[in-house]
Amino acid sequence: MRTEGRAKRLPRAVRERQIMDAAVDVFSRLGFHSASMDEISEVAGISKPMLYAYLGSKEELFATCIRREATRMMEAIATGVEPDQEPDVQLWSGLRAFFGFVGENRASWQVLHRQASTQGGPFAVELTDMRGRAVSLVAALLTQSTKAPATKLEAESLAAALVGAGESLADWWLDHPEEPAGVVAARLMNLVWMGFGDLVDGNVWHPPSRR
Amino acid sequence: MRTEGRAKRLPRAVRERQIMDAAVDVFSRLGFHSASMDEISEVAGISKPMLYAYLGSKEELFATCIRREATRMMEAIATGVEPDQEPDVQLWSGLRAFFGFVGENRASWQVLHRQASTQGGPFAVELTDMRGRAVSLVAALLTQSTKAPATKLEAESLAAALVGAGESLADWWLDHPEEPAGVVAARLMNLVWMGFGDLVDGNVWHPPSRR
DNA sequence: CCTGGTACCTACTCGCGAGTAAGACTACTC
DNA sequence: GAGTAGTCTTACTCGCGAGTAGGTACCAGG
Repeated sequence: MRTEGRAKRLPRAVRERQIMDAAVDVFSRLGFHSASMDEISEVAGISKPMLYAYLGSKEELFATCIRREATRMMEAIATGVEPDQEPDVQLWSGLRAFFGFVGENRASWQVLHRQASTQGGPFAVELTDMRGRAVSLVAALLTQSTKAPATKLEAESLAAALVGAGESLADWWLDHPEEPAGVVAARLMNLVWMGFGDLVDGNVWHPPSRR
Repeated sequence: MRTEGRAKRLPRAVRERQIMDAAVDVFSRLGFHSASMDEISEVAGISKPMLYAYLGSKEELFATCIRREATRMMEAIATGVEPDQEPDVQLWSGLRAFFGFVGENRASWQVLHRQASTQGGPFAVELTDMRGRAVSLVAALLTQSTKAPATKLEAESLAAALVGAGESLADWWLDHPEEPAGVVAARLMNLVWMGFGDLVDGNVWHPPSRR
């Protein structure tokens, strides 16, 4: 709603946060290429040279956005999971934390999933890295809990599929926001833990009774 | 390998196919924004005005590419599935057809999945449409086969998750091409039909014995 | 050999957006 | 109140790429 005039003087750290917030917003709406530095600076309420002085080039800025949002998300998930519980409970906690985060951070999710995965730029590294961490996490969970001997490749590919299912369901959820996070998470949990085979027969998974 | 000179005169229909092939190739490698009409015309072996005369603007061209590749893929899947078999067999056939197609049409898949899903342009319609058809297909399969009463929303979201898992696994596969299509398809089949719960216990799904 | 129509080209225009030069305004310090 | 360090701006340059104007080669049929 600011129209014109000089921006109020603010310490660098504060400005940088504002700019990052604006950048995530714009990138999430328009994608990397279509987002212009002019628009980001406008949304942030400052002029373009400030942008360059503080955050560097457009690619650097984007990479920084991804790193920040990825970290926030991974932390949200990690704090939701307790590592010495049963595998299914761990998975359940992770899923709930994931959908909880997405629900409260639509823009972050858009940047992370839709935008970053596309371009083969230098920032793809950041994204691939985060996704890799997520996949490894799930793969480890699976490997550790399975009794049947499973190859590394097998666990990894299953984890990739699961992560993809989560991403896709999160996207679907953006178009059906009336559903609560817990319900969506529970559905995915049932799919990947019970499988269609059981669901078709009416067998569902439910969390262990409280306490 | 053509360096210069006038291109050989060819009937319009043939040229259009050549151009489309070139466009799919370039779009798949660079994405919509980074791909330039200059490069596409160069790869196609003709000059830019021809491109515009035949296929219209860049956006129209891209939309046309998506439509063509989407149709090819949906047909490949449809011909692989026989609609009055058991649900699990139908799903299995569909998955095999899908991974078979992706394996033999990397470029098409890149265009369809990575590139098209990103941009919010007018072509997003084409993509959303195809994805929607795939989701409906799976949702119908699920609804029809389940005994427990399931809401439309529930079936649709599960289908979305499954489709997403397939997409994600296909992407993972691009980075691990040494695995045969059937193995990858079987893994996903096991995940979504049996679920982790069963897999952890060593129960696997396998196709009904041949004949 | 002319007349048209279709394939095809070179050589532009023109806007958009990344990045910058050069300076102006504010605030703190001694 | 003069120096100086950090914040912030206006007003550019400049390349890239979408889209086009205005042709040239080639092949009919008359």
